Amino acid sequence: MNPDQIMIFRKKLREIERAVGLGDKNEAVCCGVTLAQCHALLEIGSAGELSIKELAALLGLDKSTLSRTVDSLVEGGLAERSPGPKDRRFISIRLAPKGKTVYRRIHTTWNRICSDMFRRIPAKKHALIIEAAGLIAETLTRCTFGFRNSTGCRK
Amino acid sequence: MNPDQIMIFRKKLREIERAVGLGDKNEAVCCGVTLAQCHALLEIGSAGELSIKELAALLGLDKSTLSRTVDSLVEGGLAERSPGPKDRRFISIRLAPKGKTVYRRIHTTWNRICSDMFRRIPAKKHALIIEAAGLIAETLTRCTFGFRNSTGCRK
DNA sequence: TTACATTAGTTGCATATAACAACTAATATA
DNA sequence: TATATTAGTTGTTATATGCAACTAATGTAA
Repeated sequence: MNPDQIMIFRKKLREIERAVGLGDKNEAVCCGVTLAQCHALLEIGSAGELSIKELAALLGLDKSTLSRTVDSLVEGGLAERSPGPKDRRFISIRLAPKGKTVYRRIHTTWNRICSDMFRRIPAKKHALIIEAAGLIAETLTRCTFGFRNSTGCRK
Repeated sequence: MNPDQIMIFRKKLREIERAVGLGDKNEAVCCGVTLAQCHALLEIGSAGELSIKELAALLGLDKSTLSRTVDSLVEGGLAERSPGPKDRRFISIRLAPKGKTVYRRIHTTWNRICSDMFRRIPAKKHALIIEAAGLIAETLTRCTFGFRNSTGCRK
């Protein structure tokens, strides 16, 4: 692959990252939650029910960070903690009704943004975009996955 | 566009965001700079020379935040401040030699990551990916751009 | 069964990130 | 010249995050 094309691709990647970040930030602000809360809320809603450890792993953050983020969600009435029924070390986290409302709202808005996006692009290109997004997501994740849970540094 | 396909696309988008974030974070840690410093450093290196205001606009952050980030880059010997030659209100920021080294290293690593990515994907798909990345970046940016410099809320 | 190891979660502490408001210095304009 | 505007800095505050030390619960081995 031509180095120039790689540079162009990376530039596009950064633009996508920026655009997604802007959308996330906006949704978080609009729903009265912070970005960290928003990301945790989406993962909890998607999983239905999970532990702090699982949540931390999904987001690639420390369990202490998530412990506190969940604190704030619970205080805000968005999530609920309940002791694990079998193993009492585990705590089961799920969305409270208010959290589910915010969860749905974030998805609705993001669906609207993406629908807008597809409407601006000729229909014949849609399949191409879906396929490319899948290829990029899957392959890029594998190419950076080694960094997960480590700095990836070869010191 | 089919709602199911939009959900799939959004999932891919989040995976891409996560992968890019992981790569950024790793690069920053490896080069001994923080994420905020890393982003500022890339913009300064790319522009060659710019002001605090321009830098803040490029990153979508407050000028006070960038004033402090540049402080830390200067303290670390990565960037240099020089008074604007014509208008002394403007301060010209550019990379110091050490900053250029880090800048090149970050680009080299990201180019390697993306090369790896393309190597894992059949050559006949490469053009498709470049085209789709361009379409997504350009169109998605327009669909979220309204949020820039505002919460985008209709309260 | 008891002692030790492991695991999940919480808390203390340090640092990074970021916005807003108030301020200073320089420049532009009426 | 007096006032307004602009770029940048600093004070203050809030959020975000990781590491280390800790507690409580569970598993394991002597």
